[in-house]
Amino acid sequence: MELDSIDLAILAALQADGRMSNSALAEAVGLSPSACSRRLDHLEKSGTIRGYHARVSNQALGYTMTAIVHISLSGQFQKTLREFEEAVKRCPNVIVCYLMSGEYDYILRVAAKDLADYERIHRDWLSSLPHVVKINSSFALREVIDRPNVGIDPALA
Amino acid sequence: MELDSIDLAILAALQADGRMSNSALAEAVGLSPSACSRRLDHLEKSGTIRGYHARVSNQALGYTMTAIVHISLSGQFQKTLREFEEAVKRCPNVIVCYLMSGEYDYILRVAAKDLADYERIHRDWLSSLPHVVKINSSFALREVIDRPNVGIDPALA
DNA sequence: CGTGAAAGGGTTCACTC
DNA sequence: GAGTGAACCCTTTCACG
Repeated sequence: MELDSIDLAILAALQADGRMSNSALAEAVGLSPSACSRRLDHLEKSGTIRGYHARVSNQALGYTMTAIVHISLSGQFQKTLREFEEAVKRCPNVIVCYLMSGEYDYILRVAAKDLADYERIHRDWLSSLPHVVKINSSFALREVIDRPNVGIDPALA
Repeated sequence: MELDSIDLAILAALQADGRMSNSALAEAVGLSPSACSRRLDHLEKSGTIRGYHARVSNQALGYTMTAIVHISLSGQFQKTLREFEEAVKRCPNVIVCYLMSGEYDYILRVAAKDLADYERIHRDWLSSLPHVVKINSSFALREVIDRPNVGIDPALA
């Protein structure tokens, strides 16, 4: 979909405040509420906006640990990858999972409450995933940046 | 902050739909609108809810590439870390950055439009960050999981 | 925490340019 | 595509039980 500068301004505003009302949004981007509502409709239906989410403090939920897990499988056959991915999707502690190029096949971000919780997750989920031959866990000491999205260049919006 | 099962239900509902109205939320969790509004106020002011954000398709913005970058610095002195972090925060393409235990000091998730864009980011931002002695980039072939948050156990809510 | 009411906004039309 | 105006619906915020 083609995005003009008003669309980008709408996206930037809703990235910053996803609960902004349509009328406030309209004012922020310099449109009437009806025109703004029509634009927003397009952005949502075209999939440009994938959803709206409250960002909940992991800390408040008791998830104080973040692990980065590198995983290698025994081969890169379609069937192997598919079976692994179906299984990993069932683990609620896995927040992010990418299929990668390079030394490891997958990289995961895993949320755990504490070290004992991570040990459980490692045992019951990660090392029992199908086709896994190598797991390498490391732990985040501190979160330096965690943006909800790639930013929108203010020069374009 | 102590969270009871109604609080968790509110968080789960707003994770799923951050634009849900207060009255819809109240109905979803079985409260009156006024009581629900009071709870929500607490959750926001206590920092349990860190914000509301539209999730914008990186694809639609032209960011088709995701790189995972491992970085080592020349030492772990406070000053070294601080200077690195201040610099990395200025790069808009860095979506996530963790200070890590283990082989590398930092792990970054970087969004780029294409390989040429990544080359530019690598040259102008990453390799010119202060104190960097080792950079290892790998690229995501596919996004398997990308949840906005750690999920809330439905059994508790 | 729930109720109910008041006041103020928000959304969504049809219509016009 | 954009703006206007009006109808309708909803939200927020009280005081009170």
